Amino acid sequence: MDQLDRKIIAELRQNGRATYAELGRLVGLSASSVHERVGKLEAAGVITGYHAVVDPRTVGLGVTALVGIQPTDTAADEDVAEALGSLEEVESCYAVAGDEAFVVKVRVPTVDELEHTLGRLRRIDGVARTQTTVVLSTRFEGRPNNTGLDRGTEAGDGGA
Amino acid sequence: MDQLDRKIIAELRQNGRATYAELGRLVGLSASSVHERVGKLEAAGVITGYHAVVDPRTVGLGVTALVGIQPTDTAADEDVAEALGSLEEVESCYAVAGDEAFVVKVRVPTVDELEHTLGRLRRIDGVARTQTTVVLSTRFEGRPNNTGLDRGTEAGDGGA
DNA sequence: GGTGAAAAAATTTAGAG
DNA sequence: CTCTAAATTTTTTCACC
Repeated sequence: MDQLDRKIIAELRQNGRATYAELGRLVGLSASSVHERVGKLEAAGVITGYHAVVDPRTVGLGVTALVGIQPTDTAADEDVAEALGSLEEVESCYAVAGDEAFVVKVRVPTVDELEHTLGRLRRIDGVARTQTTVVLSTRFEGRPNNTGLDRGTEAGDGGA
Repeated sequence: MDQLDRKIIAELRQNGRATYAELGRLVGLSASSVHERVGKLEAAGVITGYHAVVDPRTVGLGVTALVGIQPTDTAADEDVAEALGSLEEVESCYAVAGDEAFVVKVRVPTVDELEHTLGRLRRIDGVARTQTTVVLSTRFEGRPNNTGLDRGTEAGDGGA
């Protein structure tokens, strides 16, 4: 993974549909070289996928909540995690430090549906308690934060 | 937004680099029709972007934390939200119900850097307290959860 | 690693039902 | 809104450095 890879990745994070030709112009390589590099990055698990991002509201998912999952003393985290993953309304799942074992993000159409989902979460074997924080608004989400991905080429001074 | 749009969206959420030709085959339209539909979905703000997803660890972002932001009594939420957005390590920001005004997800290279970031968060004007939950592992994240996007086509009979 | 060329495929625009 | 057709661009392979 060199600077060129990093630049390619940075661009693909912003524009997942950038063409190899565009990327090549950006980094100064031929389209075929970029093609090969991207293939290797995918194979190496650096790039794990490409996704269109949809405004959840436009698609009938107006209600978001963050739910802390407190397991029973005897529960196996792996089993709980797997059960959480089996619920489609659970969009993300993090194992965390603190008195909750997991924090999950759920996305549902209505508060009614949220209630049902919380019921399902509580019925998971090994789940003792849930603690729910309702999201009132998503200010921003999944922003491509800088990681050194797009630094380095212009280390000396601010870009542009 | 009809069934065809929903099917196109569902596919693009899974594979953001699907070609219009592929999508056309999937839904039974020509590539140019799909092209036009997707353009309209983008213009309407339904599809907000396309992004490559990168394994954060491979890119020097090994530490994730969820941070609750408790504002001072007099703070204007908008100002706080804007300040949160100005920090690049803040990847997502949710306004929430409960005694915290916001929950943010931060991603940084090291725990050292997390300490610095928390300092920056606390120094934001209008921020009274932060409460940090360190993420031990991300089980899954940003999963395309089902929304009715890919339902419906097969309600009465097979879509194919 | 990289290139450039060539064939296949896809994108994109335009015109028309 | 959909299509087909045509021009452009990209993808993908391959021989070669």
